[in-house]
Amino acid sequence: MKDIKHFLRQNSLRPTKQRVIIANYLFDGVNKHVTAETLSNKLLKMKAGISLATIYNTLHDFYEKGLLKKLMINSERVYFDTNTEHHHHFYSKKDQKLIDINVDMKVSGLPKPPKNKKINKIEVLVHLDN
Amino acid sequence: MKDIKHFLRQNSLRPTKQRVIIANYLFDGVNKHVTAETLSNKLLKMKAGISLATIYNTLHDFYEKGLLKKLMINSERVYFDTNTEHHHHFYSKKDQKLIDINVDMKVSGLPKPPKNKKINKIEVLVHLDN
DNA sequence: TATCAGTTTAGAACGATTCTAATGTATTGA
DNA sequence: TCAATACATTAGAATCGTTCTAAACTGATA
Repeated sequence: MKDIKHFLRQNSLRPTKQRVIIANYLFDGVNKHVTAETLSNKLLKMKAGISLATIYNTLHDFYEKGLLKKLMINSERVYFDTNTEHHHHFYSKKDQKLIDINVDMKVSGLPKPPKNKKINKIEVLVHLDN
Repeated sequence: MKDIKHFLRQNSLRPTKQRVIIANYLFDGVNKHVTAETLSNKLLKMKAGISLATIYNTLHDFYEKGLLKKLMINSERVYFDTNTEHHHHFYSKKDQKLIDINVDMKVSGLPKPPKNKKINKIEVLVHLDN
């Protein structure tokens, strides 16, 4: 709690009740992939009465401060990842679940980027069958 | 025209006026990335009065028949790719533009997939800076 | 502790997409 | 060829994730 408030302040975020609850959940040491919906469900179970608007605001605020990564997994909703290190994912469409790939992978055979463009990062998504 | 009608029939799609126009544009030999919106704009310029509903229906029908690939690029809209071969992409967020990577790339260092899961396909997205 | 900038909220608005149900059209088979 | 019918198209309504609005609230500051 104390440290979460610190943590929020360090990131220029006012440690409001709602942000503290959400940050405590998201940054508990276990990496997570959440959407506004899954986070809302989790918070409902915790009986934290936090409005959807605040959930969206907070995810966005945390993202702006670099505390969350935005993932482009599907076109139906936005996924946020508490693991902000560069890493890759397994994705099971069937389970609608993402799994971190934390080992180093190398991509070889990459062509030159188009004129005047620079490669920012390489993202590998490994689709699972079942 | 004749061949497009054939092509549609071969894929169990009734060659209606609208489908012929859209297929002629999409499958003209040049690979394309389209969204319902970009396709609609293109059709407007061609003065083809095709309703948005039909554009969505047609993209979906073509996708169902395997004539288009769905891309998961961002969460704001759905991208369809006329290149249905397995390939990768450069993506410029700034330009909202995708560029095919048609050379063979290899990903090494991939960990084993989770228990009981099989790798379906590996997708590499190379983000460009500018 | 009063002030005030920043935050939360319910509900409205928005934008991409899907649905509905009425109208239109390609196919079929007599 | 033409009628019947199964499939397509369409405008507009509905849906759903997300963002916006503007009023009420609260943490920080002096």
